[in-house]
Amino acid sequence: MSVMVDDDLWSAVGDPIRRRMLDLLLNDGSGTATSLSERLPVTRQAVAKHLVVLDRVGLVHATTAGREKQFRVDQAQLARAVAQLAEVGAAWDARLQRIKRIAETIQRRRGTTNDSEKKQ
Amino acid sequence: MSVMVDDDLWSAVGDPIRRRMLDLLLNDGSGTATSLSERLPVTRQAVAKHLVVLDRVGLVHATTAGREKQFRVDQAQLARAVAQLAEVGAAWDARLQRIKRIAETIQRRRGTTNDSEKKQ
DNA sequence: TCCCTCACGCAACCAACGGTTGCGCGTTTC
DNA sequence: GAAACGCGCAACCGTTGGTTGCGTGAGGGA
Repeated sequence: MSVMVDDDLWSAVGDPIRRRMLDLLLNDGSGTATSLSERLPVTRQAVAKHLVVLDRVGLVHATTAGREKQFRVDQAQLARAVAQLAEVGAAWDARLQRIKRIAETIQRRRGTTNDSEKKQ
Repeated sequence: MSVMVDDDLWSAVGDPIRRRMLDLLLNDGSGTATSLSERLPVTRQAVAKHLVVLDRVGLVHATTAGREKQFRVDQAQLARAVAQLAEVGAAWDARLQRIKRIAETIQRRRGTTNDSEKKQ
């Protein structure tokens, strides 16, 4: 019960801005704090802070070239994060289905023809 | 691209304490702020605040009985949240696999026998 | 070469959030 | 009726996501 989750990794992808950043980086292959901030509703500095967070949990890596600092996604680590999402989702899903089955069984045992709880 | 997500709903299940609360409520069927706080590493007041958040996004509903306030999970809404987790996970997963396939194709086209990037 | 621009990092500041303690109020219960 | 219980409200604190402002080092023309 209660799937084990790396809270740092989870909370890293928990932020909507960070998810959009990962989206952009995956689409473009790489990007800088400045280039990302141009396509996001926050300032460069805010983006830079998020990049620090993502870098700290290993979801992105940076390579400095001259005055630019290019970031790109670490696919392996993102795969791990995705796996955790799937894990939690699957655990809850299974439990919900179990509860639903039990509820239906009870209804059936009562011989009820009440159809007020068909789908969700 | 960039799966649509209800940010309020997502951030509601984003908090680790709130996930554990949902776990407990699902297991027990229902619970009060006090009963939950006894099994969590935070105070009753903190739990109460989280319950407000969960209630606001419709993940739980409360029924007051005397001096007690029983909370229980709204399965339908939780199912929606789970679906969103799955959606985001699937979107990223597909994108990662696409990137991986492209990378492998390039390697193959080069006739490379370099096995330094087999599995992650 | 010199200067201007660009990308970045650092610092200060602010609002929101998660958490705590303390207190008051209504409901049970003995 | 009084004690005990469950809850809500308010004040306070640290962290986090966001902003503005400024300094600095790398590039790219005149």
